[in-house]
Amino acid sequence: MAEMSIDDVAARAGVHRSTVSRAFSRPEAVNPTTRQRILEVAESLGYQVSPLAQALRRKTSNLVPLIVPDITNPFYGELAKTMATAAAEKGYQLVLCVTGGEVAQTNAYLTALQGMYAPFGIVAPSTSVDLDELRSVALGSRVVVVDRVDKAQVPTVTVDSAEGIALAVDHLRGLGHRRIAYVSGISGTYTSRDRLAAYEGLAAKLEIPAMILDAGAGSEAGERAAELFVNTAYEERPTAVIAANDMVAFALISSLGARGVSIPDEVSVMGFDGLELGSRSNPRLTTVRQPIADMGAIAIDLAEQLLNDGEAQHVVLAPDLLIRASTAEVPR
Amino acid sequence: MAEMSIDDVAARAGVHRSTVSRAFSRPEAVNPTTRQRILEVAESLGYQVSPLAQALRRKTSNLVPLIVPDITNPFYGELAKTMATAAAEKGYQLVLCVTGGEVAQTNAYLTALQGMYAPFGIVAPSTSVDLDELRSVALGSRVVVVDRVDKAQVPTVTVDSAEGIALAVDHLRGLGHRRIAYVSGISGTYTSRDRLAAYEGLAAKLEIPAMILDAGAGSEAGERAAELFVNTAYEERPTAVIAANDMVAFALISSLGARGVSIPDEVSVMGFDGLELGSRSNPRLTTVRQPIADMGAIAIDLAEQLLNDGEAQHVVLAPDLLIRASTAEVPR
DNA sequence: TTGAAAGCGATACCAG
DNA sequence: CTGGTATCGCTTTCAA
Repeated sequence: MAEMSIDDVAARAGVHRSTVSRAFSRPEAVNPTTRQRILEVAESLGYQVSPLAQALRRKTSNLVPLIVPDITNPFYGELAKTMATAAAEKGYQLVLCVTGGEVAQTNAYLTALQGMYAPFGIVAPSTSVDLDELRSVALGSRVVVVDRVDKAQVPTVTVDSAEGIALAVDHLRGLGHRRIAYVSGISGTYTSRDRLAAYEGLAAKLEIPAMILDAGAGSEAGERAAELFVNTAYEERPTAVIAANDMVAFALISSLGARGVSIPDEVSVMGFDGLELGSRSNPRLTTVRQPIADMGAIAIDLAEQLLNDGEAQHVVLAPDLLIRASTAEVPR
Repeated sequence: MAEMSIDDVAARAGVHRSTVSRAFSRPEAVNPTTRQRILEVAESLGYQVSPLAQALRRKTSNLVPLIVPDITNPFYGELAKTMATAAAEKGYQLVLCVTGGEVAQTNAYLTALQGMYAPFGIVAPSTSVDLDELRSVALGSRVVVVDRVDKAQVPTVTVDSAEGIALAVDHLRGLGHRRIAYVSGISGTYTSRDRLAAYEGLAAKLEIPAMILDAGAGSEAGERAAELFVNTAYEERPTAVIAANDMVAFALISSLGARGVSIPDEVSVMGFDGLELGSRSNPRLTTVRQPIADMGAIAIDLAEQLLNDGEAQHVVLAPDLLIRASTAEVPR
């Protein structure tokens, strides 16, 4: 099945290429009979329009870059999945770009895809990406940002951190907890910063002590927090801890477990994200769920709106609670 | 910064487009002085060759599709990550395609990327993909398969299941275990089939009873196996179980935990994959590690060899053991 | 070493 | 409604 071009179809159908072109891109502008014939010929020849040639001529393609720092993190995996679906429904092809958190990579991908006439891009920024710098690179002004606080002139979709933290704290207080600590993830991440601020604000408001077990990135955060926990006198230990995100919660539980601390008997642990994985952890993770699927679809919508109206909207979604097995009544 | 074309550079540098083209693609074929000037002009103009136009003309691009059933699964996430790196090092752009395990999707992606002149593709096939059918679609004959048994005429890179299972069983027997069960994952998956066969073969050889807690896909497998476990009389229960892959192991541990079974005190559990995540689980997962990073790099190499020599090589890699905390001496 | 010209596969505007 | 023509941005003989 050699590659068929538009001219092959045209010849076989006895019409001009431009007619074939129309038969595909503006069907109503061509005589039904002719169109029918063209379509049949195309079908029988196994013809497909060349997206490359099409993009070159139209100066716009259906390639949409999704830029994430680390696809190994299930959060981005879930995001990518829903995004791919949402994109496909609108005829876009998602191109996943993994940056390792490096700004240079982000920019490189953006310019590369600009060169491929990507109509817009979605970025789930890591710590270091500066939104304003983003705008300076090609395609940078046609980007929507996911999971990151707004402020900038770029459309964003995020989840309400304050609401999420409030949900978590309420749940915990309902179980009798009063000493509720917080473990931050990568401290430079905007969402974790945001969530941390929400926690501090709420603690102040409720007049409960803010206990922050801050730490480095990834599993280290959990490790260090666990260390701190066991080195704290019994009566001063928090009875519950909220992790900045599910992955940190997993790491924390793991480290706590390795030190013989049992969850939720000795301490309750909550996450934030609502990863599918939380239903397969030990114990199953109680967490604040972000509506990841909605985020994906909305991001695509926002992008299209940006193209049409030039409007940079900010959508902030409401999280909800996923109560599973990592939280329990405060031990007495 | 409007888009600059090759002609803009040519005009500004006072040469013909063809010379500019050469300056980039065959630098040695152009006068050093001229080249220097062209490069400077290009630089100052912010010119970049259009990959689209280039691909259209050359009939080959640098886009490489990686086709996975489910990017939510960290195994594919890790694969994608190493693959992206390996690809980038050779100047390719990885395009991640998520199929949800559907053959139609796989074929659709393959043809779409064929249309973009992808030089080859990498597929991590789900259950249902038929390698021979694969070859019939466009690009299908320039595909390398990862994590799937060979047989077919397609290059493959896999890990030695028998060796992996042997590693696991040895480890467990060394800890005194004799009743070692096996939990299969999605039973249609080739690797899990392969691993299951390896387990059965080894059990027969060692004359230990083969206890197969087979079950459905994903978390159900763990759930059902756990159910079966607790419904078995104490003295007949396996003292250790090997899961077809890490995700099944996590699910199993989770379900066992939910039923009050403690690991590794009451039963040892091993995984197979060596996911990073296993170091953050509770307890940390003892597992057979696949050299995922190598698999990525090798897959790209195999693809390039396939293009050059037309040779479809099969590489099978050796797994190793990652001893963490989910296995312990048999309780007595 | 460089320039000229043809063409990759499509689209879009202009006539008819 | 259909055909002709120019063009998107680049590569690649072929001559000079």
